[in-house]
Amino acid sequence: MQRGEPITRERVTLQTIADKLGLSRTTISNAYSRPDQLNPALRQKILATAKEIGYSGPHAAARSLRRGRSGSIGVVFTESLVYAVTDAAALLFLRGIAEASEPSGTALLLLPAPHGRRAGPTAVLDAVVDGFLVYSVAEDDARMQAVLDRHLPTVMIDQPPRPQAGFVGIDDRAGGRAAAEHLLALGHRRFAVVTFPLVEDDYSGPVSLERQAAATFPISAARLAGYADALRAVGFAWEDVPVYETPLNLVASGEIAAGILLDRVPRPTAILAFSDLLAIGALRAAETRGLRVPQDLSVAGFDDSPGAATAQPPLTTVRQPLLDKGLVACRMILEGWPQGHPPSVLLPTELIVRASTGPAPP
Amino acid sequence: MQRGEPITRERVTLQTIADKLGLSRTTISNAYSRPDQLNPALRQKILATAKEIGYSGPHAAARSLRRGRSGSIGVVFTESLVYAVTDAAALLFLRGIAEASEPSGTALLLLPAPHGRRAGPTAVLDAVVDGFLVYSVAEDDARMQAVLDRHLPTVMIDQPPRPQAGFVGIDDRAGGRAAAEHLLALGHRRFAVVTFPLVEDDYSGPVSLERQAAATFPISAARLAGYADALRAVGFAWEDVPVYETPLNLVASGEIAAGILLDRVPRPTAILAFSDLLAIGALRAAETRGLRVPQDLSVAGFDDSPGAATAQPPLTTVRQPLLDKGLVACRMILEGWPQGHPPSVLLPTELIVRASTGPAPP
DNA sequence: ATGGCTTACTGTATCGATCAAGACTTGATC
DNA sequence: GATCAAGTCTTGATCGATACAGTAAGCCAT
Repeated sequence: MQRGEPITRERVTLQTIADKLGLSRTTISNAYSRPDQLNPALRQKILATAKEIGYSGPHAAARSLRRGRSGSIGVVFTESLVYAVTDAAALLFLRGIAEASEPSGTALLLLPAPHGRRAGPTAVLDAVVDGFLVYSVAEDDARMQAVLDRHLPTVMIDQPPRPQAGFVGIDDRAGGRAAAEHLLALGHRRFAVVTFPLVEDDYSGPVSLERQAAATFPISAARLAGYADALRAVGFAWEDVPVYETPLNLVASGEIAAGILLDRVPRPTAILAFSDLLAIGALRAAETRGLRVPQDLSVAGFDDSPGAATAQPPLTTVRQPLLDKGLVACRMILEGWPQGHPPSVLLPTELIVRASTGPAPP
Repeated sequence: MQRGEPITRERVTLQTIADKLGLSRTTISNAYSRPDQLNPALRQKILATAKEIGYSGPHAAARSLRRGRSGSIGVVFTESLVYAVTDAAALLFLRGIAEASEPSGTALLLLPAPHGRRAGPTAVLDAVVDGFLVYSVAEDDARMQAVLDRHLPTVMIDQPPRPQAGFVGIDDRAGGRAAAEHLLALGHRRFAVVTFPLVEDDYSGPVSLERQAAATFPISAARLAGYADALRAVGFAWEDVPVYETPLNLVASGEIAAGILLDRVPRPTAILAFSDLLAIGALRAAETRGLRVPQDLSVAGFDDSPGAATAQPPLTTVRQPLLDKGLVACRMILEGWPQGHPPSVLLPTELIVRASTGPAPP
């Protein structure tokens, strides 16, 4: 990309106007940035001359350098930007950010992830921003390190808190517990769990207790712990519950995983899924096997993403406040943390009971 | 918002590292920006020292100033940013932009419109970007002038071309004409129109011919002209067609506007709406009044946005390639126009006939 | 007339890097 | 042994503005 300037025109700066009018650079600058500092008549004359010469106004980068602030916030998403502006959950989060940032006149810099997840950090390093919002980015993503290196105010959303950064998340453990308690109350005794990754090693398959204990994705660890809490509270053996891990959060992955779990003997009567997409996959697996939901099988999801209510049958799930996450995180960064310690907020979840769960079969 | 730096730490720049290691500023700079320009061993040493001291890496604004580019593109939307990340059409456009920009590692700066539409241009003036994409912003919006004043490469989408800016749009007039011709061919004679704003003044209500002529939103003017073309071509009096303007592109607005139009005597048999959302609102208004669509009333939308096909009944509409608009516009600005004249692209529209239109009632 | 206050403008230092050109080594080539 | 090229680092200029302190003039009150 090139400048649109005509080639014939000399570069025009504050100094150009100043020279032409026999004034100082500072006065021209004031005409733009501090109108109360000069005679209104002179100001008009300056602006008129500037327009005539074709001055573009104070250079944004120079201004930002000198002022030490830019009036914008960088946003880093898990996946590619294209995915982020497609995914309903990410968009709700983005909308929350916009609701908080717009009234303050702050712009949002959406950072690209050019080569899939392991994106080059260049764009993050070059981002002219006053802070970062980081949404569920893997710990070893190069962009993560780049963000931390910048030493700017940063808020992590749905990812492990860092001492130097703010944090906004949900109480995944409580959410998991709520889902499991609901199914227990319906009389279920034989559970199965479909998770997304516990450790970032692209493993796929049954999860041992050792692997559960070694989980590095905190969201996953918390949800599992929540399920376990509920079961143990009524004296059930969590260690007997089959857990199946899928590497991707896709309907197809959920279908495969749930299929394997449903083919076990004795068959589980309730499936706890880590997301609505995985849960919808489980519904498909059940349909394939001629199982009726919820008569033969209950399925509970997580997120209450837009597809949950319209699934067949509508999905019982744990709602998380996606919009609020963006809103709270953005406010947090706008307000800063003058007190010292970066703040940390856990937002509540809510169990939404729909038609995909019912009494355990006799 | 404040810097997250500990107060005790002195400001760290390239010079700090240079002094500590007895090297020159430039060498440290090269360690970051041109690794091939120095000994790899020295580079490692530099980076290690930088990390130890707590250097944040080259300052983005300073870098951008000196280099004369920022690696990001500013995006200005018609409405507020909050609206833009909510509206399906705007999002599709945004996705097109992302698809074009992401592979190049370019970031997107979404600019706010803080105080409603009459946004202060501050954010535009301070935007550290290499160019602007302007999506259907009113001619007299302060942000428009600000963008033009910046003299950066700019592409206008769905708004009047400017000699100095690129242009991407659709043939709104032809699209409007196609919708109206379709209804005429079905035998309709009594039309009504639901528009979104013609002039940026937050007016809501019936639209006079004078106001139509004074429309500053070119899209609106073109679509109205297209409807008028079709009607006049068969000898109909366009001036007798009631036109109702709503300030917001929302289902609820469409419902109100269509309700008022449907309560007229004689009742219109066909409603032409400026968007699918407004059209869906019209469907609701019809339902409320016990009117069957399409037997008693035909409704045609515009956009073919995601909800159109699943509306009840599925909506006849004018499809416009929203994603392509973003894609083409963004590519245009990334490639620039070295040849001189900024390019101009008109994308085609297509009438999609579904179940919301049918033969005029007898 | 003196001091104090306001208004209007100027001058210098500074924000933090990158660029272009130059200088000094070292090794290879004729 | 001189020349050249490549590799490595330095110097000085520059990107374009804003902050802060300072000066000069005008006005009012004492």
